[in-house]
Amino acid sequence: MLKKERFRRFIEYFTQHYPEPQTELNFSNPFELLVAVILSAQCTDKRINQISPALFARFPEPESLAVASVDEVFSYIRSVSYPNNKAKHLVGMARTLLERFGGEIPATVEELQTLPGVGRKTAHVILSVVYNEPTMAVDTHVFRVSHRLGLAPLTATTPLAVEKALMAHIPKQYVPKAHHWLILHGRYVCLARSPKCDACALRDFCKYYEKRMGSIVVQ
DNA sequence: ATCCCGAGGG
DNA sequence: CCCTCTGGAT
Repeated sequence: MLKKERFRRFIEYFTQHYPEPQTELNFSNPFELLVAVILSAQCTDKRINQISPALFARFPEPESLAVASVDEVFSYIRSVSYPNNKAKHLVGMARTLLERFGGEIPATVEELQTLPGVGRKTAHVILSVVYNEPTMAVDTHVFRVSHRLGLAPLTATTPLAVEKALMAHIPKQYVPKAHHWLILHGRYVCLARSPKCDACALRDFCKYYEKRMGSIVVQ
């Protein structure tokens, strides 16, 4: 199947079944989203949502977080992955927000990436979710699912390469949605370890499924 | 044992 | 490019 047709099928299916996909991280303003996304590295959204209410209540804006001790922030996030690093990142992020951006969440990749704990992926999530900009954040799900569905070439071995491959073929108005579609598909159907191919509506053009079937020995 | 919406540093 | 960080669920 041609690459163009793969993208058409992908967009068609999810437009029909998930017309308005959203992040599963709980938040009520851009600052809370930024905190939640920084915490979400190598951790499930479900876990972030379990600890975020107390965290947001104690640190509702950059001002309180910027003057907090790393130890206290750590105490709120100790159950997520890499709590030491993330506690330092959160305090540093809040201080940088106040010192350089007047406490407002910046709206460019370059400015967002100057914030401690914010890399290309997190920056693009903020731009996509907060500002609805056509940017593709490539996380572990987007990377894996894109390759399995043949939306990214085998030569795209880095997140940036996958990002460019997706951006080259997805119409701008679908980019923010496509980001969520790829994540939802990766989280609930196209699982990393044991993907639920039986429940996948896209398996007829999935390279992973094709290879998987081909490797089964008929007895 | 493997994975979860990675980032920073060497 | 590599490595480290490093908790909880399955």
